[in-house]
Amino acid sequence: MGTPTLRQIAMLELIPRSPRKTYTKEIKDKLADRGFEIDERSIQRDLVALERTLPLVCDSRDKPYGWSWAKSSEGIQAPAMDPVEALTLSLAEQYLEPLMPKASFKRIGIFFDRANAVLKEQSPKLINRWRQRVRVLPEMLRFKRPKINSEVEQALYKAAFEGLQIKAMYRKRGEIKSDLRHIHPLGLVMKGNINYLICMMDEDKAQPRYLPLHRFEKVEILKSKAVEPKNFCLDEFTHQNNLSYEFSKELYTFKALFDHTAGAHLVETPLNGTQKTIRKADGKFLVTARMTDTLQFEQWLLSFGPDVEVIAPKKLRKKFQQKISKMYSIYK
Amino acid sequence: MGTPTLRQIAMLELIPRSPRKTYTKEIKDKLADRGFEIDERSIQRDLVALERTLPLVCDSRDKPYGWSWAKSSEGIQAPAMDPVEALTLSLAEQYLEPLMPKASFKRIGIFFDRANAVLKEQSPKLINRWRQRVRVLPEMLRFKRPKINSEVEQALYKAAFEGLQIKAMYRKRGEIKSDLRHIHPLGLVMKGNINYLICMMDEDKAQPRYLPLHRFEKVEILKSKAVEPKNFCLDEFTHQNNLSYEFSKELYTFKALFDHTAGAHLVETPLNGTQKTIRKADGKFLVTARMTDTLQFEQWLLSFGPDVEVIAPKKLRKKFQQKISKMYSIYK
DNA sequence: CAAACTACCGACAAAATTTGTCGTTATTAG
DNA sequence: CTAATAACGACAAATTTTGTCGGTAGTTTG
Repeated sequence: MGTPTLRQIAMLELIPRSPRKTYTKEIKDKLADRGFEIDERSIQRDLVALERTLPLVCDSRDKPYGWSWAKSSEGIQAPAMDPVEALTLSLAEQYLEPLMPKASFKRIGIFFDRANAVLKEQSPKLINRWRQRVRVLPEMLRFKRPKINSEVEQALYKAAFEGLQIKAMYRKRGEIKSDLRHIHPLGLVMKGNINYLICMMDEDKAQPRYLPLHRFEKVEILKSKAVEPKNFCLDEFTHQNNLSYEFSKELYTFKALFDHTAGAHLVETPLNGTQKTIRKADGKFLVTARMTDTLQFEQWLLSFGPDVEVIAPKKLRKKFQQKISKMYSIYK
Repeated sequence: MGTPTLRQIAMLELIPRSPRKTYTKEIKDKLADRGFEIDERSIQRDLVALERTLPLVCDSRDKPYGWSWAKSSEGIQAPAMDPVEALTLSLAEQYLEPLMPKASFKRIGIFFDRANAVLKEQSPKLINRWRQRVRVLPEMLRFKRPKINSEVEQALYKAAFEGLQIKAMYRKRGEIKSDLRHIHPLGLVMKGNINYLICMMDEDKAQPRYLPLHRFEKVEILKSKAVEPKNFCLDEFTHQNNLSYEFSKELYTFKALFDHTAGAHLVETPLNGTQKTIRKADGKFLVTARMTDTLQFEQWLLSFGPDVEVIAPKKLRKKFQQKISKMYSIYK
């Protein structure tokens, strides 16, 4: 006998948000684990007492009553969120909103709601100001996000997380109709706007493939565990399938002449730690760095157009010459 | 007299995390606001009682004792985080880590810690699996982040948030020594790895400027409010200063011929809602869309090299021709 | 259809805790 | 030194908590 407050707090921490629920028995056991020996009757009484004030709901349709926190209630949060934390979360929200899978983002909306509530309470004027005064600008073009049914999305996440087989309707690229497939999920890769399910199909022999989530139309999670090829390694897979854009893991020494503006930018945000920059008399910058061979890097260089001249490695310079002649002939 | 538990929970929600603190008087008042009329003595007793079990700390060096939650304590969190929520947060962490200002990211680390704790507890095996099986791949090259002192960073945020003037040591681009400046912060813009303080200096006349945070070396926040030009609008400013890369707000009709691979990708993640795609006999795609005139879009097109041919608008095609001739002559 | 079970709930009295009050003590400020 | 502030100890009365037990309602089982 002893500490009602602590026990009740512990109890509240055990109750999930609706629609999940918990039961007195379960609570009793878990409380016992945490050192609170109490009989069920008291738990019942506590629940009823707290329900009067807190947004708890009791599902009394079936007999072991099911207890949960109301759907979108804020619950209890201690310590108090301090304004800087709240601000940071509100900033994080701006970063995440365009990036994250929509279904996921909604799941954690309550955190951002709470942060915004704190801001509003603590400094209702400032929050408005902040919204007007802070922008997270896209670093690159923002494409439209492929449409995806969020139930399907959630189901695929769940299957990938728990490593369960699925049956799914999947639509091949370019096709309109979807086929029923039996799939063993292995992992997820999220790249820009597109998320891929890495998986094996029945017909595959030890060679996994990656399927964009938005081509799934229906998913049913099965009971049986997904079968994985032995020694499966996700990083290796993404590398082999060019999901990570790496041509090879090998490093080469890159050397190029950058125009004044582009070069000055590179001085402040170097490619990596190995970068060295020399300022030439004509204002141009000679940049040297050890780089991995990736498609992205090539594209990035290409996007500078005439503001950069690749010097080394020879192979890359040659590739550029070829590409540019081709372009030249197109527009000629 | 009545409900010790609810009152104590409310009290715990009022206590901030160290190093901020609160005092019995303050607690009494705030509790009274929430309908708990209680005398200070009881609050003292409650605090001491709870301190024995919860990670509360009491700073008893000065006389109104200051109470707070221990620095990195998890505090109380109800409802229980469900595994999907936890998973989502852990995913959000992966998205945010490379994007967010480091100082900010640390501030909310506790949220991710909690999520990871939940995952570990609920499914210690699965969490490992998840870590091995999910990757957020960078959509673009990742540059090194400019170094910045996190105290300076925090101070600048704070000043921008609260709209207070600052005195700061600022280093001009390319220079080694920094000068003392008197600055009126107006806002923040975060673009990729670089964050800018939008501000006015004393010598400026109604024309704000943007300064990268990493060039600040020391910041002192002053008491006086920042003076803002009237009708200041951040979006307008970023637009005018090419921070948002927009050449103009006007739309044009864009038309180009994309190579098979690039085109197929565009079908699934369209540029925007206006995009129309026609598949040509040779496998190429003719893509049409209404676009705003941005540098980013041009660079993006350029990065395809010979895999795209710009057709309209004429102006853009001409620009491409020019750029490409220039490139051609460089590598010739 | 009755018996066995389960889970909720009301009642009760003993035990324990909470609460307001008041006086004492320690420290700080004027 | 005096006044003021805040913490703290003590105490009795008020209130709450707790385990137990028996009743009831609904469900399952033989």
